[in-house]
Amino acid sequence: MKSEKISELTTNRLSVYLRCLNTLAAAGIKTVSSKAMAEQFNLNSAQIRKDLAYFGEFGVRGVGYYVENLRDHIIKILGLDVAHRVGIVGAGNLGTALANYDGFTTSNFTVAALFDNAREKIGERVGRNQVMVHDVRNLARVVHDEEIDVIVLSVPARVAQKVLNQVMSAGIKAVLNFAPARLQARRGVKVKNVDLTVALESLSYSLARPQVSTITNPRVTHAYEEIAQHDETREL
Amino acid sequence: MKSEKISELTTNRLSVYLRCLNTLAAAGIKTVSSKAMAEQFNLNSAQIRKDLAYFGEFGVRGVGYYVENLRDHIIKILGLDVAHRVGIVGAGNLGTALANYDGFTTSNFTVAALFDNAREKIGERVGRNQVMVHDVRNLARVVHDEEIDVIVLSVPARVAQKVLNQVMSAGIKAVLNFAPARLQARRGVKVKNVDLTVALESLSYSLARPQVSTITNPRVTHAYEEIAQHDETREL
DNA sequence: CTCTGTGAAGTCATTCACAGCG
DNA sequence: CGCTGTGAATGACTTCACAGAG
Repeated sequence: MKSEKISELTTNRLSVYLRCLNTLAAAGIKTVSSKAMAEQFNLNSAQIRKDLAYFGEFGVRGVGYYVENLRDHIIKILGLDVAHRVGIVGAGNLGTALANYDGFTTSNFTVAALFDNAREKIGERVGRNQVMVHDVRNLARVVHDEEIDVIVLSVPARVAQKVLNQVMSAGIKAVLNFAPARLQARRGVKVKNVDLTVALESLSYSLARPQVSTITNPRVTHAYEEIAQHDETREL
Repeated sequence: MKSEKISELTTNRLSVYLRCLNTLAAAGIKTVSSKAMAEQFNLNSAQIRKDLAYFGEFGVRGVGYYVENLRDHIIKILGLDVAHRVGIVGAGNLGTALANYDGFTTSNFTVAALFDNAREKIGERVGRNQVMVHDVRNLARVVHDEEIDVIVLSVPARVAQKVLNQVMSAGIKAVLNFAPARLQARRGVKVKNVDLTVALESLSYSLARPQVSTITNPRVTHAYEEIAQHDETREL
């Protein structure tokens, strides 16, 4: 257990490990070694051990890790033991799709509000979960009233920075940005970007230059991946 | 100009540079130095030069790069000069939202088909673009008929691997996966993952452990980011 | 004897810093 | 001069390999 600062690659992988453990727990498996887990989910066992060791000594030598126990530890580490409330700015196609997304629930996130500036959308309740669409001008108030601590941006790129500024002024410290825009955040505010354009264009590159050996198990970078999910009911 | 193999981080950044250049071109700017571009879009100038130098000597010493010229080069490099046709498997919330996504167009991608297994969806045309929903069992045929070369997976995690296998059997070499699952691809097939769960849980970590200096400009990893987009009409 | 936790080594990516072209 | 292209330096991340705990 060191007290170095933790890289984002590590926290991304912790999320992956959590999924793996959920899968194992669902299969009734009580204990797992880093090697077994690495093989099953194609990860690297040393990396698993190292990532975990940043936060404590959770394993038992000669045995491995207790699945439930490690799962609980990772939930704590990632702060998933406390409920998070999400606001989505931009009630377009993607925004409303996200408002219906069940995957949030599993990680202790609830979509509490949508925001838009289109008169005809404001005041409506949308989707299965009947989330209310608020006027984006009331963002700060609703964030406060609804105790929202995470904002998802699904707005056009040209307004993304302006909206982010408003979001930061409302005291939000965590933002998931879907707008294809390089945003400037003030320090203390974490912005994670999910950029479809970059993903697609990079795929296009791989089509343009077929490599003999396109790697099968890419590094778990950029916030992603897994082999099987415990929550199988989710539908995107 | 070397002939090393190019890292995915580099191709992701090329996509970002392309956006920047589009912005500059739209502003009527003819020529730009790596330093100016780095400052405007908060990138590192040495990295821009190095990334570009993998593919050729596009710059002019003492001047910089010609915006239009460099733009065209990157389009070629990324293979965006040839049209791509996209099939989306999973006509749920996210799948249909993506079918309506205008951002595809800018990068020379067209959504040619949706696939699902739900009887009531098959045969329908959905969204603004009236994309036809096909029976997923006919995937190979439709991929061939519609000349689809990129598949987007927006299916539940438990079926993602099975669907991917089918997709690979149909000869697809490029896949964008939204399912929270660690997929195994055969070599020569490129799978890019976009995992909302990982992104959110990693955000949760940053809320749980507020750093004094949460970094403002994270490395452009994991397929993302930008400051201003030339195509401002897109609505998610 | 198994498997963790971890220094040390190895690999890959970013940034520096400058020779030399225009 | 200014700015590119690039080796060399630095830094970050991953993997190896093993001492030692259980």
